[in-house]
Amino acid sequence: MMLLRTAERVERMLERALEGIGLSPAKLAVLGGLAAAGGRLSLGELAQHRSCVKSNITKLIDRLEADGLVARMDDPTDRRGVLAEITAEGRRRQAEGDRLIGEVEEALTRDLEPDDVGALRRVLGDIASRSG
Amino acid sequence: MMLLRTAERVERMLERALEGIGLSPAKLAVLGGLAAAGGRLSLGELAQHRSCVKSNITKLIDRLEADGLVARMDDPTDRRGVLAEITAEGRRRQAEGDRLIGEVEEALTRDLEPDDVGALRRVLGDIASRSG
DNA sequence: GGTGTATAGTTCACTTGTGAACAAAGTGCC
DNA sequence: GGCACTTTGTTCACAAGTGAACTATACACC
Repeated sequence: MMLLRTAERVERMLERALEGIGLSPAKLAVLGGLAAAGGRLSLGELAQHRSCVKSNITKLIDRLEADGLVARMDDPTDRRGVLAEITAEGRRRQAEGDRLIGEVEEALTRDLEPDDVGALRRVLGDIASRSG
Repeated sequence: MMLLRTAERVERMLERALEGIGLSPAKLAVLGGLAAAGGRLSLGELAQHRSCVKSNITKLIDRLEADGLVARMDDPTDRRGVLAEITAEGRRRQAEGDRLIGEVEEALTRDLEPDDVGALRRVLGDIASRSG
């Protein structure tokens, strides 16, 4: 399936684009989730947001914490829970990462026929609905 | 990018489909490459075929060899080289895997508008050419 | 023929992902 | 209150990928 090869290539482009600011697509997505949620989320909510498994979030947050971009804090309402809070530096990097991603997307979709873009969206949505 | 999410979902479907016969998409792709090449390829050629790094192929072949689906053999024309040769069981599994993948693709593209499929191919090709 | 450089695989350290097993804490029910 | 069940996050072992460092061989040229 050609879809998968194209997606791989796009993924690599995003990795290259983010390389300069020390972020990966995975890290940026977590920061984006936190920023969108107003600054903090539980690790479980992050796992849902990224639709991945909890152990993956544990290690991503480990690395983001080591980078100084998020901080773990106790959930005051549930002693089992752990909240991830984005730091000021995290917010800066997230904004910068989003800007870089936007540039890549813009470069990729520039000059595409609007009809084709519509068809692409429709077909992708269709496939996605079928793969659930 | 919606493309990436859709590709992830399709990838998961393929993993599920292959789970029953003990193959992963990566392993199947290697077996497919070997079968298409008539049975054997050097590890370097396999890395090119999968457009991945050599160390990745080293480990994939390790696992496939442990599974009894390929065998390493010396390259008679180059003492540095190592050839991977598909076994009889490897061929059987590869054929079965291809059949399963075909079923999934068929289910996903069934009832798609031919125009949309054409647009999809065109747009993906376009994006791919731009991401090189 | 020796020297220098390129190429083939392997190994190592790392990221991102999965799934299973586990401890600690919450929740329901009698 | 105490018991069973669920949920939360961590840890572990694994797959698949990257990139860098290394060994052994091949090749080219003087």
